[in-house]
Amino acid sequence: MRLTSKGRYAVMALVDLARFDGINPVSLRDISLRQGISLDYLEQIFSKLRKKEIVQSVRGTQGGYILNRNAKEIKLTNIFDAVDEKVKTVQCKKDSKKGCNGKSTKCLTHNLWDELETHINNFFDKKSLDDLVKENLERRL
Amino acid sequence: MRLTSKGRYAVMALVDLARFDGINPVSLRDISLRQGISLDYLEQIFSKLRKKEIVQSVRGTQGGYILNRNAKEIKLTNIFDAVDEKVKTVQCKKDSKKGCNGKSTKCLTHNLWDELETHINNFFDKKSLDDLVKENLERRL
DNA sequence: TATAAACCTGACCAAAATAGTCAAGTATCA
DNA sequence: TGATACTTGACTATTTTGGTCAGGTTTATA
Ligand code: FES
Ligand code: FES
Repeated sequence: MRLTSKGRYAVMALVDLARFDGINPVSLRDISLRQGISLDYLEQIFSKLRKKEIVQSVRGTQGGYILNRNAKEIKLTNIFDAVDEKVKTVQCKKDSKKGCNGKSTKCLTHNLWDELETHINNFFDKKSLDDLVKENLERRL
Repeated sequence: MRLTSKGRYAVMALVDLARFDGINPVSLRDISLRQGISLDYLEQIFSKLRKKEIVQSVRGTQGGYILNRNAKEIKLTNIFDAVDEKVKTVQCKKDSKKGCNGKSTKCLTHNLWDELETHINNFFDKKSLDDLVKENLERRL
């Protein structure tokens, strides 16, 4: 089980951005430089974040991105969802009644993976962007 | 974040095997047929499980595999470890002091991913093969 | 003792996912 | 009228995944 860079970068970039929340728009170029993420790749990521209304864009010189909602209301779940970083543990289609082996019953481990998925999602549901910014400030003291 | 088939199959096969624990060796061919997993692939997986002393092989006709330890003592962690299904959330090398961005400090989200990794591993540490077999029996009642 | 069942090993390979790059824009501020 | 920065879509190299294939060796049993 591994986390992909896309998800990791999305959160990283948003934490960076959130630190300037309410002060001024943050350009992707700045995030790119500070966090060491390719600018082109960031653009792809932010395109998705904008479509899911997590950020708002400000065009032109001195433009950039700002949060579209309160940092407290942006959960990791929302971010991951926006960039298609899905938690997928089962093999079968969830709504289907068929198992991953093609048989008519779910496989021996289906329930286990389902529990695991819930377990992981719990973590993402709890953490907000605001939490992350605060934890980060504490560390720097 | 997705679980790979290797890990999924390993657990699936072991649950199947564990149901016959103490009765007789279980051949990979049987597991293959019952669980719908390619025989050749199962052989790769069991080769690893044997090397990590999770199962024991019995060669020859009527042979197969048997558990090498009590099902209660085999945790998901051990299984995943054996087949190299690693939980990897951080990008950087864990022991290194450098961050994933090449800088000398850990990135903004390092701690978060570390927490996540612990969170997931907790799940794997708790579940034993015996738990899985029992849960499965209950479901069938 | 022949034969078939079953384990064992390593090489090989195709498809999918990942992690980007590249090119060609458009909008806006100073 | 630049320069800055967002916008979009296509394209691609690399890695990971999920296997297959070919050739063994071992051992019970008929
Ligand atoms: S994972 Fe759902 S049936 Fe196997
Ligand atoms: S994940 Fe460890 S420093 Fe970024």
